[in-house]
Amino acid sequence: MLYAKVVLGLPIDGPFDYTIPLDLENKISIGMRVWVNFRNKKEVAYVVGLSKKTKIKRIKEISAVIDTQAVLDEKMLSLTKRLAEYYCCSWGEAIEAALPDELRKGKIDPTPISGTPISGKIDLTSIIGQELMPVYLREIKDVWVLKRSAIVLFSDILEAERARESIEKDLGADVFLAFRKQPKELEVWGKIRQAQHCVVVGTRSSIFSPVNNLGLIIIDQEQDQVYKQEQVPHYHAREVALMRAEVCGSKVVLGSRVTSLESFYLAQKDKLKFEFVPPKTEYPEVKVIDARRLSYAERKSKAIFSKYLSDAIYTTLTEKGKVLLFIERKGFATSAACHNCGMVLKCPRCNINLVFHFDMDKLKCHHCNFKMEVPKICPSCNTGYIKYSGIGTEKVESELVKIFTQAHVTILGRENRSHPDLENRSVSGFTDVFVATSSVVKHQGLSFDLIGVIAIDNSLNRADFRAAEKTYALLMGLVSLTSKKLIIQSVNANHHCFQALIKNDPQIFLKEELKQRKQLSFAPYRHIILVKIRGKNLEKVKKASLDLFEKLSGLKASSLKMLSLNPGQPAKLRENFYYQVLMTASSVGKASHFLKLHLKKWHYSGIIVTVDVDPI
DNA sequence: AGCACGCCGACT
DNA sequence: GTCGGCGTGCTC
Repeated sequence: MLYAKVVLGLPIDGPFDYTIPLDLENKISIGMRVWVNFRNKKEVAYVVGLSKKTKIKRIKEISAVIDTQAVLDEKMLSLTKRLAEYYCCSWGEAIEAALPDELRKGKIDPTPISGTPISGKIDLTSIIGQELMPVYLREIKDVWVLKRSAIVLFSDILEAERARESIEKDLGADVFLAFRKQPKELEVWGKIRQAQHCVVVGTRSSIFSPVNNLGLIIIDQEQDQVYKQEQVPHYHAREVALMRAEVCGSKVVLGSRVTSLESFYLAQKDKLKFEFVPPKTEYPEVKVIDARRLSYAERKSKAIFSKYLSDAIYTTLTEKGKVLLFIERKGFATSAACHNCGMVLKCPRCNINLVFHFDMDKLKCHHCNFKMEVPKICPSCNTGYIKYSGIGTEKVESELVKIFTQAHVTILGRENRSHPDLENRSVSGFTDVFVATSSVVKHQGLSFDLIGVIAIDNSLNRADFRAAEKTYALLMGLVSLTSKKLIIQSVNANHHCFQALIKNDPQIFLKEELKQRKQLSFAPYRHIILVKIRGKNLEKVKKASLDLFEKLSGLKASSLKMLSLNPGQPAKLRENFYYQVLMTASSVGKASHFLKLHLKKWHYSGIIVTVDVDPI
């Protein structure tokens, strides 16, 4: 009798044994999907092993085989297993992260496979610069002539589409565009698998593309947060790329304007080498205005723009130049509060401040998209009216038209990425002042004569140890949009992130930041692990979190250090309350194993516990 | 995760 | 007496 060991896409580990009916014995092999009856439900399961014996007494039989050929080869199985061990999820969950939607639901894979493996050695390079595409093309060509495949990841679909065009033109061959939930996801998946070697361009999940003979993985703007998955399993495409490169023996190229601290750290340990691409355009003059040293008149007027900035805007406008004003918040105001009792309007589901949006005359939650009408009178004290404070893009716009009455102002968002005035820069456009959030950095080929950064301090002062790194990356993105002048208003004018920017020397930032991380024992020196506890009942969540924290703290685990128990951020999201246990680990492998082992012993009704390794 | 089994409080 | 609350444990 032959038994199959299978795993399922559920948060339970397994593997589970099933008997293989005689008539299926020569039709089942490792890496195939089968239908099983699990807990009286028909489920898709993945065969990860075959055995001649089993210890299970009340064993069930495999209901049917789905595939005629394995959907997961040996390398994919080993990659997903490593992913599960690292990110503290079940093997089945890791497998499902790597497969198209339809295959997870049991749809039959329409294409046969081919491919003979070739392998090479791992090689990790980080390329720093503004114009990275020529380097990517060179690298892709290098592996293409060796008849090996390349996976090229971009931070979003638009970027990937653009890149596909240039790679196809350069290579003279078809390039696949792959991303989750596209209409022909499965069809593309099948074609990729059929090709002896090919180039795949895509977003985060494309790191799992079933290419044969993988020779190269490129990750563009590797410091971008989008490469971290927000749902379980919380994998990071860069980390998976390194795992996959090790399994397949391929080269990894990380591209960015600024390296991530993780990559900089690897370079210091000689595990990564840098390559610099000289910029084509000139580096702009960077001026930081110390907001604490503004004149009395400037402070009293509570103006959004310092005199220095508004003078610069004025000059640029008279010279018919284009101005970009950057502000990290969308909408009109950051908070809406009662004039009388001071009560701040918050999202009933997420408990964070609601933001007033002028265009639709409504209050909106930036977390869950909840919208509501502005109450005429305060719902709390029934007397006061609602006033707005804080600034957002729309507030900046309204201030602008007040001061520069003749200027044409446009707010740039994700929605109007291809604004006519932006597309046709050679023709003198209509808009002279653009107001935008961080999404401008995603626009391509933009150029401004002046960029003003209005309120960067919130970004710098967030309760997040990566705040400085994220802010610096953002500002470097803005720098690439002008060759003339960048003005920053801040109360932290001496911050190393600004010093590096003024002197055009990223090392100033990276070295200081790395030093601070070392002092604090944060990433990349130690791994951060976040255990998130969520539930609908706040008291239960609190109680369970405290119990969990105490139990984990009481246990001895080498390499694991408990740091704190905090309300989640946000503390409430979509009707759920969050708490989180923060810890650091020197070895993720050991820590994940330890957590997996212990977390399943403790469960609380109405409470869901998830683990996020290396949170962003 | 999801579901069944099981042990204590309010009710026809 | 029993209906149903949710706490606990298992899924091959």
